[in-house]
Amino acid sequence: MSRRIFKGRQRVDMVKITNGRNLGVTFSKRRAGLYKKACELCMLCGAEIAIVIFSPEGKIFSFGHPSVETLVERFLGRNLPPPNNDVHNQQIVAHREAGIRELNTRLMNLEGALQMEKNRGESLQEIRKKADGVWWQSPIKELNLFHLQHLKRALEILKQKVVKEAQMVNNNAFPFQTLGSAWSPPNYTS
Amino acid sequence: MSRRIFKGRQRVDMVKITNGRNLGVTFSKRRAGLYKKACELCMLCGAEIAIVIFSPEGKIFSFGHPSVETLVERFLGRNLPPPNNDVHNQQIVAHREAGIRELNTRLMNLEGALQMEKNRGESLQEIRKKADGVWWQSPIKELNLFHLQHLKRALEILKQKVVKEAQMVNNNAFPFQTLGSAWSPPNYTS
DNA sequence: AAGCCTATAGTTAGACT
DNA sequence: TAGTCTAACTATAGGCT
Repeated sequence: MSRRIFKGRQRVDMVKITNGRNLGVTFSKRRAGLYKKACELCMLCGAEIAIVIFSPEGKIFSFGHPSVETLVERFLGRNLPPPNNDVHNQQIVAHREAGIRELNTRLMNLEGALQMEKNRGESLQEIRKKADGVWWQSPIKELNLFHLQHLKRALEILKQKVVKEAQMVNNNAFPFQTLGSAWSPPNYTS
Repeated sequence: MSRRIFKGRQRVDMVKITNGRNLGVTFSKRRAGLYKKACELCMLCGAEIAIVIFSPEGKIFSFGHPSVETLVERFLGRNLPPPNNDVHNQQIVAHREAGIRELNTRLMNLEGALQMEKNRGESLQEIRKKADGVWWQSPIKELNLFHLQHLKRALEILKQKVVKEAQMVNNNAFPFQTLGSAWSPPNYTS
């Protein structure tokens, strides 16, 4: 029915958009793709990323490592992490003076990736018996980036198995903070 | 030298990461790709997206449509837009009660895409004489999604020409709010 | 509505400039 | 530092279930 407008498998015959179900599906698929890209950027480069998405239907979604709130607060220049407060403030002032917004740094290098792998491992605790390997139970904090890359790859391979298992154990096997729609029952988790 | 770890042109021989120049280049490239994906999601689905990235080197980057600040404020539940305040508050309460964070809606449908195209057009004002068409000078607010998609496509086609021209006229031809590194001269723009 | 499949377009690491 | 190129790989719309 609908044809794509963008370059994701773009066809020349892009015409009408059903604007209904297909657009919603596209939104979901592309949102997942965006999260994955952000995840990869975190893992690969040790970056910290927060994403907030407001859909036209009035739903809010977010992605965050370590968390949206943490990064947003840092972006807004509040609640700086204890270490390097001076450097942080300098950068914040600089960024604010640049006329846009505040800035911050952490020079954590691989801390993000480490924590990410750690979180992923922890979120899989309940189902790791399903996995036949124990490589990811090793002391993750002691691994370097090189090892983490192999770990990541192995985790990717395991991912498909894990996702389905996780759905029966934990409602959120994704190691990142991802918020779904708020139209879900308000008192569902609280 | 280095080999990739992820699936972006993944090779089996993924080994050492130089962790130096190559990782920085990868970060830049993938960050641009993430922005592009976010841009496409905005354009295609009328979503509003804010992205904040902290690099390990202590640089902050951001992407936002309409702006990071606007979306962050809304995400945090403050500074709600005038219309639909009641609905907004209801959603915010619901999302907060959901145990994670606040929520908001706008049901703006195509407002985002409209504004985006409008901004793009405005940001190109100084160089539109270079373009041989006038299609994008039409009253954008009156176009519907279908027309906007064609407009978008035409803009994409024009993009390559425009970017290089824009670099000589305006330092920011990107219609979205994108912040570079704060390590650029602090008093550069202010 | 969510998952799988597939053809195809888009993305990207490394090399080069 | 930044742009181009390209092989090889990923992302994804539509179709199906």
